[in-house]
Order: sequence, then C-alpha cells, then structure tokens
Amino acid sequence: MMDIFLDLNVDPNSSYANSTMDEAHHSSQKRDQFDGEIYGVQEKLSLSLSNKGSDSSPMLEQELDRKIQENGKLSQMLRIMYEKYINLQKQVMYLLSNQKQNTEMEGVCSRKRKAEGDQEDYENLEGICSTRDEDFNRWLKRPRLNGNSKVSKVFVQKDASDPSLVVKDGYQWRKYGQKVTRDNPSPRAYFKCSSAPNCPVKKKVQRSLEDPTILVATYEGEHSHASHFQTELSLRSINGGKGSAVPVLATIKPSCATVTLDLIHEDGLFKSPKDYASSESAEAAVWQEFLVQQMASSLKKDPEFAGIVAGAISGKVLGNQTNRE
DNA sequence: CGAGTTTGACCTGCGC
DNA sequence: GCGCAGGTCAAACTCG
Ligand SMILES: [Zn+2]
Repeated sequence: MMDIFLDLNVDPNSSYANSTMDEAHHSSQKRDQFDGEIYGVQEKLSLSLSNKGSDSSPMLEQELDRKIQENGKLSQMLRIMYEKYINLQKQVMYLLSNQKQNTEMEGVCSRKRKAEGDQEDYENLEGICSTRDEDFNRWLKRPRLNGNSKVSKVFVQKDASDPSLVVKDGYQWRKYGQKVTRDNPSPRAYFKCSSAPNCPVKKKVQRSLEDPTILVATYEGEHSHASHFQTELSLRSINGGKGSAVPVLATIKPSCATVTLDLIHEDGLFKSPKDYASSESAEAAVWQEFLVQQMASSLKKDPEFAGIVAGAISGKVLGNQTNRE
C-alpha cells in the first residue's frame, strides 16, 4: 500500500501555505528559492525565444549556447528536486517505522466507517509533503484500511469543469455504480477492472472536498494481469527508450509553481521512488530519467510552453530558409 | 448488436 | 430493531 502525492511547491494561494507560514518558515524559504529558480528559467526562456525574428547566424549560435546553458540549469534543477525527494522519502520511511511500532502498541482502529471518516479528515494532508513534524505525524497516524488488502490512493489533477470521473491509469474500467456521499457534494463513482475477465481490482473515484480540481482514486486489490503500460515499458526497453513517454500522471502549473506528480507503477499501484532509489544507483538513474520524462510530458501539455517552442522552432526554420536564399 | 454507462433498488454493516 | 450511509446489482439506456 502506497500513498504518494508529491507537492514539491505548495500553491502560494493554498490555505495550508498561508496558515503555516511561521512554523513552516524553513521549508517555505527553500520553496521560495526553488520557485524563484523556476520563474527565473521561465523568464529566460521567453526572453531568449522572443528575438526569434533575427536571422543572423551569430545570433542563432548565441541563442543556441544560451539554450544549452538553460538546458543544463534545468537538468540541475531536476537533480536538486530528485535529491530533495529522496531526502523526503528517507524521512517518510524513518517516521513510518516509528509509527509502525506505535500502532502495534495501540491496536488497530476497529470501526470501519469511523476509520473512513477520519481518513477523509486527513485527506488534504495527504497531498502535502510537509516538513512540519506535527502535520507529518498526523499524516502518518491517519487510520489505514485493512493492511492485508492492497489499497492505494491516487491523486489526479483534473480540470474542475470536466465532470467526468475518469482516471487514465493504463487499465480498462467498467463503471458499476455512482453514489452521492454524505460529506462530499460531488458523487463517488465505482469501477471494476475490465482489462481481464477475472481481475478483482476495484476503484472508487471522487473529487477531493478540499480541491475540486483533484480526483481521488482509491484502488483495491491486485491486478491479475499486466496493463498496456507494462507492455509499453517493455517495448521501450527493447527500442532503447525510443517508445512513447511513460504514461504517468504528472501536472506542472507554472502559474502557481505547483508540481504534482502521481507516480503510478505499471501494475496500477503506486511505486515509491524509494523503490527505485534504494536498490541500485542505476535504478536511481532510471528514476531520474523517469522524472525528466514526466517534466517533459507536462511541459508538452502546457499550451503556453508549446506555443513558445513552436514559435522558436518556426523561427529557426524560417531563419535557416532565409539564410539559404 | 455488443460493450459500457446510468440510475433506482437492494444489500450490508454500523450506531443508537 | 430501526435508520442511515456506503457499496453493489441489474434493467434500461446510449453509443459506436
Ligand atoms: Zn485488472
């Protein structure tokens, strides 16, 4: 069972960020610094691409150099992010081991419904990798569902105007029910896996009460088959990584500097980055590449970024053509 | 026509 | 035992 929702840069508008400014001073400083880095790169990108009208080759070379430098900076940023993430993961594992000892002494929560209610109380905390110890402990102490059955929670950023509760995760799902729950105005949809005839996996999808742009998908059970992601991944390795991008759910919103990475393993459940990072350094490299791909796919989705890139490319192409003529 | 979705009815577990 | 809430079923419906 893995619940991962990484919010590396908390939305400055979120109540969490506002209400905990003092106590989270340390981490917010780091965040600001990182935000600054992101904004700086964005500014540079638009600045360096804005003079695409020039068709002189020294200018192009200069521009190319600048882009190479920017590329290096972005890679460095990714490396920093990755390192921070690994540190957070270590913290999680350390606290989890402590928590395990505590819960073994306290006993397991007996009332199922009570447990679910409490779980939703902690829902907004799950989305935040907080460095505050008290919040972090609350996050860790939230009641879990039956530890034996595989239950995982996935948070997916989705446009609030889109009423569909579809979470693309590499499996085929058949909807078998929908219910309006007591404490959330948005309905909860029930799905069964239809990728394989005997697959027992179910999932529930509901919009987060706190943030309607986030869909909370709860998976139960283990797939008795592979998803098409797995096929794709094996194809990728055969093709030397030239296949299509790893279909993870990742969104980056430059406007509010929020990074949300939903890390779905090919079996449809979460695979913690720790699982990649703790084993081999080669695995860490794979994870790093994985992060880069997520970033790239997210940037591709951003129309503004796509526009800038398209402009730059067309500028270059037109520039080359006019140079030849 | 088959597969998937919708939606009201029904089932089940929990709290009082 | 009753009522409530979450979860599931299945007939009707939609869509390709
Ligand atoms: Zn399945």
